[in-house]
Amino acid sequence: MTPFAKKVYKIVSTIPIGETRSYKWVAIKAGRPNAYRAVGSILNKNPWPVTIPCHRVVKRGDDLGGYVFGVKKKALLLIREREIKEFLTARLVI
DNA sequence: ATATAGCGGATCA
DNA sequence: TGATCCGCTATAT
Repeated sequence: MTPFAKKVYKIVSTIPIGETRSYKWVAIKAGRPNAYRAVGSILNKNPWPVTIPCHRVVKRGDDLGGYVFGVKKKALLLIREREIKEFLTARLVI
């Protein structure tokens, strides 16, 4: 566990539900704009596969990139997160 | 210490 | 779109 990895995990876990960021974005936030490849490397072998929302980190644009459990699951997860976000956002009116 | 792989990204044809 | 290089970390040898 390197300091860079720690930063990556922290940053990734701050990404809001239903939103996505690019690997490059994370790399920049982690202080290594050119280490975007490393971000994937780290996320791939992350110690907390479910706790860390690595599915919110995408390649770029509409390209999801890769995912341990398959890109399809990644896409589904993102869709579900968008749904649950609406659910959580809904106001409860008396 | 060196080599290789990996959930990326940019460039070139 | 496909081929190719770049750059960084983790892991294997």
